[in-house]
Amino acid sequence: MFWRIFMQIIFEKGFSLKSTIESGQCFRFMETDGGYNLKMGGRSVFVTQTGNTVNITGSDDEAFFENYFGLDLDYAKINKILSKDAVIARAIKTVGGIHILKQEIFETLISFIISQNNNIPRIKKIIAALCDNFGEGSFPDAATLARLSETDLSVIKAGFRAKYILDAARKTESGEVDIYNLKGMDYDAAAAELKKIKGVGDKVASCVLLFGAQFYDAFPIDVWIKKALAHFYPQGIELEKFGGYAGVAQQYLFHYARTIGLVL
DNA sequence: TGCCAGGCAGACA
DNA sequence: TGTCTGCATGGC
Repeated sequence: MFWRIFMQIIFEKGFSLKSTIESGQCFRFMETDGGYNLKMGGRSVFVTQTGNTVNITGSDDEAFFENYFGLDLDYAKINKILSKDAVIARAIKTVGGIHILKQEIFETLISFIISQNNNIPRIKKIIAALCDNFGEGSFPDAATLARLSETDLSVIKAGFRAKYILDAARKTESGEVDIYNLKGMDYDAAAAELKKIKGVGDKVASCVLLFGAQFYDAFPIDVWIKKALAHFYPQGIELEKFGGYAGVAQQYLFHYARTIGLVL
């Protein structure tokens, strides 16, 4: 006989665990057995969705997951604002239910450094190797990575990004870059702080601020968003109309463009 | 087999 | 200030 830690969290109508996890904002969930596996804090967590309920096996830390999945935000209200835009309304109809996850800031920083000029399956592979080799399955901390050399890191096959990972870890560990107080800064100051790190430019900084520091007005522009903007908004897009949630609109645009296989 | 990927740094005009 | 090119590696 065994006992499993188990809990359930009720979401608003329309929430989609699948859209949230598979929309390219996080890279450590592994799809398996009708749900998703995630290793965190040395523990394996299994997440599924039934109706409006998310079932979590392997953790009883309700407060953590309510925060992680952004339950403090009124997404029904946000989607209503975003749906005033016809393209985003269509995206919500097609791949609806996306929440912006509140991810740990150092993990988000390293993940999006790895994402540059890369594809999602390979990003996941590199991050999994990073966790397996240096974090006992969980995401390694800055102090651990700061001690490594490029040769040490070569096992994860991050390529030219290895030196960027080390620079980020070392500047985080030394305090030269204060990634833990970004929320107290305005957007430009926070982005400038992140861009002190080699390998962090406008796009990576905006992803880190959106997915790791709750700057919901951040609007990362990558190749897919460029395609989507050229296709759907040839006259240009007014981000102000999204009422401070342009980042949520961006995530819909990104996931929608990929889902329909948008080509130019 | 070749193009491309949730970009960026460095060189150059 | 803006444009161009090389970068490691592997998915498709």
